[in-house]
Amino acid sequence: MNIRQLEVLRTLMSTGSTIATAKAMGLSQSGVSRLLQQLEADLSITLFVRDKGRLIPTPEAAILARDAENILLAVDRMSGHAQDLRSGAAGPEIVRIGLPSSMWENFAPAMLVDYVRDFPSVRIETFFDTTIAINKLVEERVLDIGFLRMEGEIGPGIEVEQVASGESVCVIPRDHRLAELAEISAKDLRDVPLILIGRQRPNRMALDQSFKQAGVKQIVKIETHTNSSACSYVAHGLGVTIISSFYANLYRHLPVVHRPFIPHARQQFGLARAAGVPLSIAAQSLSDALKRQIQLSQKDI
Amino acid sequence: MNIRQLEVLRTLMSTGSTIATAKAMGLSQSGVSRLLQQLEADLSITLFVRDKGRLIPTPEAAILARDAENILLAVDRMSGHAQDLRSGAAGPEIVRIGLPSSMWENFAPAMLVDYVRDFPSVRIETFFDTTIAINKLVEERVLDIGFLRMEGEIGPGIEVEQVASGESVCVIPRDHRLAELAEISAKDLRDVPLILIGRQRPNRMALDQSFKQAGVKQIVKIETHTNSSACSYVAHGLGVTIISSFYANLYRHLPVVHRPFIPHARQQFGLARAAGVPLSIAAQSLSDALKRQIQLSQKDI
DNA sequence: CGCAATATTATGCGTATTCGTCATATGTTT
DNA sequence: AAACATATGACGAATACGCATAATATTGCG
Repeated sequence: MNIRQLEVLRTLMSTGSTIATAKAMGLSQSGVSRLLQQLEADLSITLFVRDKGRLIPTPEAAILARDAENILLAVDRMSGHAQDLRSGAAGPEIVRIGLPSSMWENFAPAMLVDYVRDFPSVRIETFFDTTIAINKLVEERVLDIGFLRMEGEIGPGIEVEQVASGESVCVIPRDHRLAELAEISAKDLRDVPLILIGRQRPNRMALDQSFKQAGVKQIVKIETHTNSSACSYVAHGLGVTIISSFYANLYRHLPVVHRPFIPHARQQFGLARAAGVPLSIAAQSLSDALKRQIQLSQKDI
Repeated sequence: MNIRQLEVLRTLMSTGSTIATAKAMGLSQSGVSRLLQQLEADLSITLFVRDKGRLIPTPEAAILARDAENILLAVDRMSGHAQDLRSGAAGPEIVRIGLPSSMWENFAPAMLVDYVRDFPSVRIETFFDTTIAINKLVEERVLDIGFLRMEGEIGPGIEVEQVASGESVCVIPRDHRLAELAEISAKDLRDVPLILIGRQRPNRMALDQSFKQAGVKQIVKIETHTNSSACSYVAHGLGVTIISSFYANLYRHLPVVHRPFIPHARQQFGLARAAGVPLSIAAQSLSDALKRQIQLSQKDI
């Protein structure tokens, strides 16, 4: 599959004939015919019915033309960005830190209260995002430091220091029948509405696998991308979720309980920064402040 | 530009070397080297600095790798759809909605409680992100609907229905001296620590301009990207922030007050969806549930 | 109505370009 | 010195595409 083929699909859906498409794209008619054939072969899908010397789009073509349009839009966007970068578009020291969304409410401010006093001339920029995004932002040197979950490949451009750990727990509304159990496994969750995060990521795949092995079909009501929203949904009775105790501890004030999820799984959390880049004093101190606040947040009640 | 080049860029950003990339992609190292060169030539941008026999990504590479990732995701989606069409597979209907991060705690769950009951077979996927990201995700048809702030260019691929509005307010700790004022202007904020969001976006630039015209230097202590974190910083005494009353109303439970910020400015918020695409019944109902919850959230106490 | 003109798609054939590998040169790090 | 890294010359295979043409369908005109 290539971009030219997608352009043909898009234009053909619009013009209705290979000749008009060829003219619009500055190709020959036979070139268009071939590109269409190649795309159909690549996808193993008939996109146009050949009827009386005419091309009639199939329903499949309509669906996939949307996807093709999405790809071409993304390509245009990238070209536009490259153009911007070619044509080219400083201040107080800014220290940038990435944290999971779950940490904005109390964790981040508590971390910053003393820090701001100690570093009055430093401007802080906070990003609340997913582990994947933070990983990337650190790697790309957008962030000086980032707190993230250590899983899968970290990449050579990042150094991570482990600063916390957790275990998988099932977060349950306080008044739910499952709250009476000492621990939860997949079979306890048969027919229970689930709120799950991290689709297609290693830990989620392991979780999906444990359900499969227990022969339990997941009833996923909500897919979301932050631990915080998952906990909030649980607190509102929308279902139960399975996340790391590290995050669950940040939400102790909600009317939920958490129970170890079987099979046991542990998670490691680390502080990431770009490899080979020494932190400034301000950034290092923010890093230290983060570590202190983490210890506070994970203390037993 | 072709898809293989983009895969190289993506993998190279991840692995850091042409050899590892070649291995991961099943190519030769020289093939990778060439594809990278071709991409650089096609874009007329240096993506990697060649330093001591190593490839060091430029800031430009970081930006464009994101674009490349979007393209490749769209390609994967198309391939997945083709696969589904070939095998005739279908799954539960998934409705995807994008909301600002500020809405995860109480707004989103409240919105979903009744909805989940009414649509038991629908799976919901929630994304909490910035207006910019939501705009993009709707445009790319990743999201069915997205709640966003209407500002600047919306784009030809999106239809937006206005569903809420707000005015600029200054959010102040309840025990702060500024809380006694009926309204706040830039000159009231001389030497006051500021927590600001939305750097380089139109509304932020207007705010920066009002400070400049008042001859007041901004003492920005914290830059952040979500209204929620800004309000939380304010509640912890880290400074004051200027945001839309729409968001401030979501944080009434914090020990803060808000006062109109002079010069008056209003913001519009809308519900976005891809142009020309009719919503499914499930998506339309979720859209209606969102509107209802918005009205509830903006009621006067 | 019949026929010529026009429109449409697909395919044979040939040429130019692109893609990718092998082999190798050069430089850096362990 | 060995291992690791990137770039490039040379070459062959594969791909992209145009010209010319065949086959079929539709339209316009006498």
